[in-house]
Amino acid sequence: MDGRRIGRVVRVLRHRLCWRQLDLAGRAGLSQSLVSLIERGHIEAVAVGKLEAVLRALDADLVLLARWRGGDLDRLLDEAHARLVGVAVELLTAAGWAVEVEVTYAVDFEQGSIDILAWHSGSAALLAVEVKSELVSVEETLRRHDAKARLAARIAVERFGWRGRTVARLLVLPEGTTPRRRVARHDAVLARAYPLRSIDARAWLSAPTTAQGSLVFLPSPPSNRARGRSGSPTRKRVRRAVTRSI
DNA sequence: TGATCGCGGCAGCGAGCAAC
DNA sequence: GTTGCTCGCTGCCGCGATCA
Repeated sequence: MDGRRIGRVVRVLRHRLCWRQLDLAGRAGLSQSLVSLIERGHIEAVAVGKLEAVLRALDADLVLLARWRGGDLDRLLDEAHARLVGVAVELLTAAGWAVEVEVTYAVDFEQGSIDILAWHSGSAALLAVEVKSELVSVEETLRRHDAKARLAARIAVERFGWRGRTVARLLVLPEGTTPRRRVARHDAVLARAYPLRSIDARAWLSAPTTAQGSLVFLPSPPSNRARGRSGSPTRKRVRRAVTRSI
């Protein structure tokens, strides 16, 4: 994102409308200082949401594009996802499931891939597993997971000969404060799709008699690159020294 | 009219911790 | 292992003052 270019765009569009910075600030719900900051290209100090508000007020759109060493960024993003998939596969196989990873499909007008398609022969149960290294949009996740679960039975028969009596859903998220907070924030919606959590979910995996929706948090092992590196950006909490009065 | 600066309030985050 | 809370840190942003 080129801050100077965005600043110039904001200024040109504002001038086109014959507005002062104060006018634009009022319409975007921000302060004049912030508009000035943006127009001078110092967008590193401005929240993306505020930038969007300014551009919306000018009837323009903000498009973000992240780049890093060409294709390496995709590899990096996949890495976190792949690690989580690995942990989920271990959990499922330990619970007696046969698994297939990254099952691609093109059925009717729908195409995509199921992160993990699992089969429990003892219960004739199918499981469509969605692995999210980051829960960005709850609605989008639910919509896509639902679509995959709908197609899972058909794909399982055609590709692997698994004839499931039931098709369940499992959402896998990384262990951590942020994912847990995000889930808590959208619990009303998520609880409908994934009523089983933590211990209950793990118990269900061992005996999947009914088609249930489950959600589990799994620890994602650190990558080889990040492991043991000094000067990692991880924040360390510094405890304030406790002074005791006698 | 716009740019710049300092100050302070607030929210969000990661991490630690205790209870269960 | 899970959950809920607190703590400390950081960044965002409004506000007022000042200057060109």
